[in-house]
Amino acid sequence: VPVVSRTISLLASRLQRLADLSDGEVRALSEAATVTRVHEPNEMICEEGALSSHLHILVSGLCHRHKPLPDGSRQITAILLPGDILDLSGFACGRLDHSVAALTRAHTMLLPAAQLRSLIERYPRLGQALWADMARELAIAEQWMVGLGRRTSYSRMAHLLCELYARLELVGIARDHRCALPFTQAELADALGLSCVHLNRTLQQLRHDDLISLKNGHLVIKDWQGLVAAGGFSPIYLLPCARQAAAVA
Amino acid sequence: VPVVSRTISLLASRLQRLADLSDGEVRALSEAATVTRVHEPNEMICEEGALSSHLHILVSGLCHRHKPLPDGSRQITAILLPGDILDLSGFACGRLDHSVAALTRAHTMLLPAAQLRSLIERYPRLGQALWADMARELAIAEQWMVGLGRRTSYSRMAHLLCELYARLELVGIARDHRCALPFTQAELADALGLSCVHLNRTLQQLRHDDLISLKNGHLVIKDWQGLVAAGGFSPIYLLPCARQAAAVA
DNA sequence: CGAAGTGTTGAAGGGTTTCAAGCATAGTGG
DNA sequence: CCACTATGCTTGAAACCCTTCAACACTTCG
Repeated sequence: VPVVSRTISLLASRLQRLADLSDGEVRALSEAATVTRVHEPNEMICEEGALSSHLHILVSGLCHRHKPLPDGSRQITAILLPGDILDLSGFACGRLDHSVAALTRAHTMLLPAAQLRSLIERYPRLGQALWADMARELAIAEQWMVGLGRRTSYSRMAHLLCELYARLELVGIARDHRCALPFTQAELADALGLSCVHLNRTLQQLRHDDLISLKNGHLVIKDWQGLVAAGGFSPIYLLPCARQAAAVA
Repeated sequence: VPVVSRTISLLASRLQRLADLSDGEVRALSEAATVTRVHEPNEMICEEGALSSHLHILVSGLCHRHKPLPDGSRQITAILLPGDILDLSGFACGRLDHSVAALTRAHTMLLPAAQLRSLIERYPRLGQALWADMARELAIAEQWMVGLGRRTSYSRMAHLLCELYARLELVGIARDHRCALPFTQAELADALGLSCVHLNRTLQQLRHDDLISLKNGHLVIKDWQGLVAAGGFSPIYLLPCARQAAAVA
């Protein structure tokens, strides 16, 4: 399937930039992940606390990590795009402490954990790359904490849209400041720590200020500079930095 | 210095639980980190964007990671205790994208990055352990996101106190539901995304409900069960899980 | 003693949530 | 083809949480 090989090359190119992988290492990784699975919207892909024997690589569609609360509400803690690994932290520490669910219809590839472990043993660079990828996840999480704690709902929303567009562009799904963004307003609200109603009003304000247009799951950023300024967005934290890592070593 | 060896053994025992390290591996790590440094309160230890050639291991005192905002406010994204590595993500991906500062007078040990790299090459388990430690950081960050996004200030505060006490107990600094907690209310506010004034009132409410007492930098948890319930706290995410990781491998 | 930093309190204002209702669209079955 | 339902988006109004501004008390320290 062409989509699959394209995705694996997405992941591979990111890892390559992260840790200077050779072609052999990339090929080994892409050969290890073979089985593909389809998930319907809102389907649970990884259960919290589960001890999975396979890693999931997202091929197409969107997923999110979230934590439910006793009162029925929930917080989305990450949004995952094609090329992302859904349950890397579960692999790293042996236990996954959040659930991962599909936002849209999604395709994943399975990578046997045991096989990945032996691959890493053979190619230590691969382990470094995956570790660096997790550092990127942490950097994104830090930005979310800043937003949730200290940014206005308006600014927070702008920042999230910047981040999502930048990441989508990096994986080649978006360009010209347009992209598919098939979120429910309730889902956006759960990501931003807002109520559904207030998110709607904030969105209208962004539209009114002519920064974006968002309808039918399609986002158009009319004023990128304006949106960046509103969100206080700076894309450095999303970019890999292999050379610097190499310089240290 | 006895404090130093105690700390290294703290870190070592955590890593050991994380990835089943042998004594030789632990000894190699502790021999690599030798130089000690002292930092005064509010001193910057790691600068954002810096490309440091050394990792910092916290020996004594408390530190925090934070991100400043253009309007002068800031968000604290992590609190670091003895035995924690201050700039692990900088090592993993080659660039640190947050500043680390001392909260109290603090001692750190320096670990040359190049040396650690070669150590990891020789002892792959060590790399796994550090990677797992970073997964723990991510798990903590996720809990903070949930709190900042969806929990009441009251509940959020309770959760943070539970987390800090649990972590302090794990490194042997706290017991009997008492510990030193030398935070300024302004610092707690910056960690919880609250204003200074509101934090003060929330704290009073916790005191009024007889859950805690906190003065002069000393915390006493009068009703642990009550505090856990108020914060919706569950300590699983703080505990290492080597056996499960091993089971997968 | 004065200065600076920290903790505390009151009151006003604004940002958000909640509740409630109305509207649009798409899918379903009669 | 048309109710009919379900889901998601939108809007209004009241209540509440939280911030801001301001002032004061307490402590430490030079």
